[in-house]
Amino acid sequence: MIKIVTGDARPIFKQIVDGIRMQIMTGQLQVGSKLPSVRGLSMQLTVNTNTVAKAYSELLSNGLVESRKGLGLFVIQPKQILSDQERQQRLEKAVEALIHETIGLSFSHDDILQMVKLKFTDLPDGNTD
Amino acid sequence: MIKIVTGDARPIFKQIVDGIRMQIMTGQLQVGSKLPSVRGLSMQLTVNTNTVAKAYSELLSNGLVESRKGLGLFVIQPKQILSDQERQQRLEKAVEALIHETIGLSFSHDDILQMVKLKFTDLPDGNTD
Amino acid sequence: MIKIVTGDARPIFKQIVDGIRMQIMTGQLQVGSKLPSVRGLSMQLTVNTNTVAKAYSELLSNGLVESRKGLGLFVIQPKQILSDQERQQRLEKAVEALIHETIGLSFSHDDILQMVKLKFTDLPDGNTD
Amino acid sequence: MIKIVTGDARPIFKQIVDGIRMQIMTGQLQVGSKLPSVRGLSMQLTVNTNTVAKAYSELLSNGLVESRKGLGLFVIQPKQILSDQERQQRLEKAVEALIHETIGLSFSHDDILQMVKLKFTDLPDGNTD
DNA sequence: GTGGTCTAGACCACG
DNA sequence: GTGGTCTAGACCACT
Repeated sequence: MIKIVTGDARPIFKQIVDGIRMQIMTGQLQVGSKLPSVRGLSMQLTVNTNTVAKAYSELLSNGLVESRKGLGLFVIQPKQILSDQERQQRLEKAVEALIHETIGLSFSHDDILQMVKLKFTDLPDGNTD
Repeated sequence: MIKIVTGDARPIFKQIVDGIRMQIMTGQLQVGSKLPSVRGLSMQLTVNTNTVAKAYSELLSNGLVESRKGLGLFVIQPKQILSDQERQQRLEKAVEALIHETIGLSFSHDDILQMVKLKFTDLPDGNTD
Repeated sequence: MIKIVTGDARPIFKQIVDGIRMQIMTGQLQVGSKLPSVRGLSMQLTVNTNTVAKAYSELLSNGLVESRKGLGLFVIQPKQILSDQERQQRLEKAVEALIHETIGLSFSHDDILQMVKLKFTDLPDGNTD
Repeated sequence: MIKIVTGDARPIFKQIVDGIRMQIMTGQLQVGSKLPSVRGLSMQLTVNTNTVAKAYSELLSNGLVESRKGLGLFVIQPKQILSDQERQQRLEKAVEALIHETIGLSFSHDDILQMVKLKFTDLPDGNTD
């Protein structure tokens, strides 16, 4: 179940994208299963239909789902779209963003590392190939 | 030396804030030293003066610098302006943002942790009181 | 209703901040309610939109409102953003400012205290947690 | 002895004005005594001579000192320059400023009142006529 | 010279 | 429609 948080830094459509991606990672949405309809999900989350549509188009262009005309969107076997170099760069950017956000908070490196470990423990490991 | 990157996700004024904050943390700007003037820095970065002024006002409200009227902004002994609760919340948000950005890149938790460690090793430890 | 006074010592954006803060404290703006739009308020006060935007960004960083993208700013349950030490320091500064302004007016301490009591009686008490 | 505080909200010339006014109120500077020279005081406080000159001109126009040509500035018997109405208005303004500064700090009225009492106890009472 | 405030007008992402 | 950012250019108080 996706939760929309009003105080979140991410825009709503991004929260939806991340939420569905998470459901795919954790197996709650398996390959071949159908996403809720745009209208259905927008009502469930009480957000604008345009917002859900935008999220879905993002999932499409990310290659996580495919559109079957007249039937809806379906989760597909994820293609590795990004190059290793691109993935590496994104990881670096993300960690640098973490630095930017935390540098003024006067936490020790260890404080931050512990928090990273803590928050990641509940998540499935990405590299299970 | 601060570099403004137009392709950066951060707005320009935030890049300036982060750049100066970094210079303060790394000791390039010591307590008591004067920041470059608004007009001077804006010319150097070829950015509008208002943009620099906005960055400076952020540093001011963060308690990293103080304004001496008619003279400029000066680095001060950093004050603990935020409550512990607020600091903790911001740390959590920042780490959650890292998760959102890295999920789907199929990195293992260990990959990510190693990158965090790597990027942080060059920085001075925040909690050196 | 906020009134902008051109002869006021406070800059316009501060008058807006104080005005809205007052409306929040007195319950005229309840938690969950929406602030007037930047453009709307700027027209009503015949002030530039940037000025209102600056006031709103201050309220945002004070933790009194949150931004819901595309919808506007909404009053939230106030957070304790500042450390106790910082709050205490600001209180002291504010009282010292009162002293500086009233010294030389040859009021007795009691005159001043009575005025403080009088002006505060109409306001809700801050510490009602 | 006047102390210039760089982090003070008041501009330096105002700190000097207030400092001298305080010395007059507490009797450290008696009627008939001479103020330090502009150059002397500016060196002692390590501030610009223009700044001291500005402070002195303020004291002159406030009727607290008079200029004896070629000799310097001397403290005089204070004339009541302000009308009662004007004094009352200034007191109100000052208290309202206190409200504006403290309203977001979530102190109880009593906290604030206690701080006012505390800070005033060290000062001589204005209304000793 | 310094920062601080304000206006006017523009563009962007989000819903 | 919403807020957020940026530019250009102006005026002010302070040193």
